[in-house]
Amino acid sequence: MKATPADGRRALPDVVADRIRAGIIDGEFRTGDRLPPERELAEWLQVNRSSVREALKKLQQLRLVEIQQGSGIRVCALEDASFDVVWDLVAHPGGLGGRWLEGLLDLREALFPGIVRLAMSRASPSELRDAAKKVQACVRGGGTDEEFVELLRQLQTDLTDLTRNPVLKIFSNALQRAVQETPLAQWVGKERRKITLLMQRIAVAVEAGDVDTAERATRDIMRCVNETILAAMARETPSSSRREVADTDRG
Amino acid sequence: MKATPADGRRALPDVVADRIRAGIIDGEFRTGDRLPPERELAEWLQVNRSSVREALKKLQQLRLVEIQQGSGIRVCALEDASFDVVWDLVAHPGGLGGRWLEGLLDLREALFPGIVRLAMSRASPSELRDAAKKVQACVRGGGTDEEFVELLRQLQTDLTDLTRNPVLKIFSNALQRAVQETPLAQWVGKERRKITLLMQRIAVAVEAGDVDTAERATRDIMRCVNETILAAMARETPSSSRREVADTDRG
DNA sequence: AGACCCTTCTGGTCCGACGAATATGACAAG
DNA sequence: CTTGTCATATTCGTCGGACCAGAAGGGTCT
Repeated sequence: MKATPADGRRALPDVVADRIRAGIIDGEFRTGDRLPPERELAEWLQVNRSSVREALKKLQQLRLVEIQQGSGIRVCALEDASFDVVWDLVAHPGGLGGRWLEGLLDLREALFPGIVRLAMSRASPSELRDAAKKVQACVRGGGTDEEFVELLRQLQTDLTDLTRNPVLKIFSNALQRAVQETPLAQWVGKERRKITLLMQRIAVAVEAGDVDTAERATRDIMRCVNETILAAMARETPSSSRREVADTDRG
Repeated sequence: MKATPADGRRALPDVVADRIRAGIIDGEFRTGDRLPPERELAEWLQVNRSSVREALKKLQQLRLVEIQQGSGIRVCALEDASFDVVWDLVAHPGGLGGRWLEGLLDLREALFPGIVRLAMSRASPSELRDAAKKVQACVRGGGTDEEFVELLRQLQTDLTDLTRNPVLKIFSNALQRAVQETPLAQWVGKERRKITLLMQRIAVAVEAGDVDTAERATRDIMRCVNETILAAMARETPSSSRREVADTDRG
């Protein structure tokens, strides 16, 4: 169980944190369990206590463990974790396969119609005109699928900006970072025509200030995109059990 | 600039992290700036390098800084930070007053109608009946304002659970934790009658499977709650708002 | 001017030590 | 037997120092 920088040249504490996190996610350590003391973990993983400490601090910030001086380290309930764990879960799904990505898509689907509504209620008429123009450009643009997805992303950013809400901005950016790590373009390309039609509906509704129609069209787009992605995922991982992600400890 | 455990007995690295984070939020360090080296910070703050290191790691995980061996520590753009910074920003607003809490309320308002829609599309008829029953109980319950808010919170949790989505669950829990740190009950109590009426609409719609009505009623509730909270905030912190609010002086 | 190397700066990791908070068990009083 | 108190062990928190590894800057050679 030696953890060396040879594990892809990643920082030692990150390797350790991943190892322990995997133990938590996969159920090796269960909610409420006490983790071994820092010194034991250090010896077990063959790294210095400092590195273990840093790793544990990371997990603590993710609210995956609770550290108390004199008492030890306890595993927390996953549902009470920081939202940041989701990024890790999507990247290294532990036993749940694509369930985490699926959940993330749900969140986008639930959120963006509301963001569009908010944006339209706050933007000035000229801003709405500009936004509608961008949507039209996005519809007409005949680039590659990657360029199309990039236009979609930019549109999402612009609409979020129109809400003038820094919190939504941060959240939207975080979501985009996570989703961008998936081969989205290749999946979305298939439904490009359908999406284009819906976007035209959005453009018209936005320019007319028709909030309800714009919201509904946004929802329809999210549904369409998500169904496409989920179908592609189901096609690519028929067994949905991917285990080879875990350890790479070579002796 | 001595940072001692006497600062409320909080862990030293947390004190240090807060200090540096404040420096970033308040603009003492600007995006792209290089922070002083760990050793300098340690001497400046009169703590060991380990503590500074831990603090910097925390800020790194929040994506407020970028650390590179040999190169140093650079301040990142706030809009690209982890969503977790929002909790800190709401707790210690840096120059923006209640803007961050306001943004958080927006996020809830944009998200929950979508969650209700998702829940209704996935829950079984019997689950929907149960949910409707709970809403009715919430409406009839004649407890204190605190109990009323607690019922609202529980309802929110139940609806989120109906989506069968662990990601939404985690996010919803995180949101609740953040909002619970505000004196919500005292604020919401004033509009309890209005909220109760809207909830009755939700109960009927949920039981009838009328997704659109339920979604709209949820949105209305969120608006009502948020407006109440914002009005209360404006009343309590008159200096943070440049707009003149013609309201009666404190009831 | 450009390529190369060496020095210096900076974060990364290791080690050993002691302080502080907590848990544990023994023990005495009721 | 139960309860409260206290000494002890366990465990995290902080410290100081040392050395390794990556990056930047400057100087030298071609």
